[in-house]
Amino acid sequence: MRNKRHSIKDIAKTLDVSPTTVSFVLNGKGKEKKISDEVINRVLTYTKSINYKPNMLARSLRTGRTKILVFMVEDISNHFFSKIARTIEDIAYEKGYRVLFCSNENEDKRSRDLLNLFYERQVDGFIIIPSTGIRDDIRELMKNDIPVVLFDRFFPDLDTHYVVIDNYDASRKATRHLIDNGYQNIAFVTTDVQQVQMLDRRRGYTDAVAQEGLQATVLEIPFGDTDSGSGRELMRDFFRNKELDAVYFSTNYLTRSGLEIIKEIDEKLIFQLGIVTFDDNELFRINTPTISAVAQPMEEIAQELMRIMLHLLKQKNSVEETMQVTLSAELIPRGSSLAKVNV
Amino acid sequence: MRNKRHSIKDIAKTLDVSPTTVSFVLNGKGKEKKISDEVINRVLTYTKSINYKPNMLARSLRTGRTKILVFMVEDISNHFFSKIARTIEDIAYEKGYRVLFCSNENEDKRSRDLLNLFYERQVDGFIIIPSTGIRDDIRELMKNDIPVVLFDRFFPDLDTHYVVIDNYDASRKATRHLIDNGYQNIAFVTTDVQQVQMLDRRRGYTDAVAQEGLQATVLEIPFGDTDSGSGRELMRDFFRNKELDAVYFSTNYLTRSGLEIIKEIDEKLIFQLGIVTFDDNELFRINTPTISAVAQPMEEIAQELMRIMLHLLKQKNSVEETMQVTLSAELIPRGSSLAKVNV
DNA sequence: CTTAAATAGTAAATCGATTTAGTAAATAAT
DNA sequence: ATTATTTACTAAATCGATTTACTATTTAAG
Repeated sequence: MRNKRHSIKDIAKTLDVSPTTVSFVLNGKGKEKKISDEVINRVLTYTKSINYKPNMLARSLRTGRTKILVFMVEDISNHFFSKIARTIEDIAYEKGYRVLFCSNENEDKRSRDLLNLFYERQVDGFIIIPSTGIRDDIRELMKNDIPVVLFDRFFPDLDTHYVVIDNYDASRKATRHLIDNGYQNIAFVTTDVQQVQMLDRRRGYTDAVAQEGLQATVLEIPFGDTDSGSGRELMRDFFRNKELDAVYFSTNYLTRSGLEIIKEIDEKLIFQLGIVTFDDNELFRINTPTISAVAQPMEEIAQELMRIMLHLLKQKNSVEETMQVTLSAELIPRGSSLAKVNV
Repeated sequence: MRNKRHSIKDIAKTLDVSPTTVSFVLNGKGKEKKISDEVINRVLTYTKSINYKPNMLARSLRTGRTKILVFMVEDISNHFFSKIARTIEDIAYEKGYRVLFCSNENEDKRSRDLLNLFYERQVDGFIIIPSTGIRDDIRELMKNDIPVVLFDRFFPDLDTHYVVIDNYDASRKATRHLIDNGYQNIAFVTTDVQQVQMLDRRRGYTDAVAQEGLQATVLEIPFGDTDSGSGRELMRDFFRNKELDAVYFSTNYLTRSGLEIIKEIDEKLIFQLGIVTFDDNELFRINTPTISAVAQPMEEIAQELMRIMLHLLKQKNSVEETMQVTLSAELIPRGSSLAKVNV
């Protein structure tokens, strides 16, 4: 009745060979270790017949490698993150690594819990979008020689490997695009989170408008309030009361609710405003009107992340230079932000 | 420079006590095992000072328990699933279990890969929405005495623990609701996936209309095509060409695209049709008009799942009866499906 | 015919914790 | 003064794999 998990020792006993032999065969080292074809076959046939699955805990304990990577983002259901996740998973899979995904929901406690959980379980590496307060936890990981690569943002005062995009430049181009198309009163809607990537986007915007002598109008939505009442109220008031002819959203979830609100205020308003958003999304391509977007090179980001990670996984404990990559994002102009229509 | 992970042996050596002692103290068994307060303190202070984190692989290998549960659904970004995930995580956390989430995207291969990955790593239990073809893999797990609880759907010919809702009854009530409000040409939009829960919903619908002598009109969208072109085309044609006064969607992602398409066809159409959807969602509460929905008792589902899981985790290898729970879902009537307005 | 090399394996240590079955010394009971 | 008990620990086995360092036998070389 009982159906215990099989171990190499059990297998060795039934086949009347040593555990060593079984291990060699199962690891494909049979030939190399001069095990006879007959024994190789017996082991292979038997283990297949009982559907033997090795105990990875034991293997990892011995080898020191779990062949597991962790990919931690703010919210795995966000299109931008899940797209990157997919590419990473594919690359990792080919190299024999599995990837576990998790969301920290931009909470430090959750981030810390997750880092701990996986650190204790000896995962081989972390690819992380860090929440603001976990700088020290990241440093701790690095001190313990665990490969860590950050992306989307980083800590200016911590020397880490990372992959980011040039947010300042992209933001500047996006703003310029609106200006070049005749918009004069361009608002910037962003979150109140003080993270490099957001600050850079903001600077890109303010510098671009300042250069043309235009006024900067910034609306900060408290993080997490985007979909709830208070954030929506803020936006509603903002769009109603300010004299705007264009809006530039700093991130895709703000755009999502922003568009809804603009439509609510006045069905026609959305056709009159110049609109640009950070982070592209199918939604913006099929929306009426289509929305211009700053598209991050997701494929490339994923590839760079894995390039660095695999490199780190290879050379255990070498204290070499940190690898910091800045990619550039592309503006995809679409209907909403093209030449201003004067009403 | 090197910063090796600390082991209990290292700690024992530095403190000049035995590994046994360190282990006892760290597991809070110091008092019970008559370790002196002085030693207890030394161990605790030192381990804290070096920020010691136990190697869970080693612990799990020894104890046979990883204290990890796996929660596998179709798509973790779906609101219905992620809500349940959250509740499960909270209950599990309190009992000392961590939960890993993953999406199988309703693909058998992916399901299998994930089950294998976690089985090999000795997780303690699985809570699963199974994709169609993994019946045998589930059975394999059960044969190996791994606690498995299914939900949302199950295999009629496999005796498993599960928690589902009474889809037939809920679907019947939803259809009756439309009928009672004067709708006569009620369409049912569903997927082509042949799974119990979907078939039950369908039967609930067909039985309800049949009872009133009304005609059943069913549209099947190929799974996965919901958001892509072909699925949308199907729906568009359907809504355009059929003489309908009401639509009942069998699942929330169908509703999502369905609503978009209805709006696309004619802005007013959405106010004229009676609409009911399976699976509630904030979206339906704030949509204009608000949409009636069959709401599954998510909190209760999560609690039942964990009640069963914790029960299974407690009594290792007892071959008792399977626990099968059927909860009932509630219809939340909202604007869209109330008394038919004759135009 | 002897020695070297190749073949076909195996014994035992190891990874880092837990846990059972001890032991030596101090204290209490008789 | 002797035995029993309690205190305060520790040695060693164990979980299931991997891996290093052997050994015994057969074949090949000189």
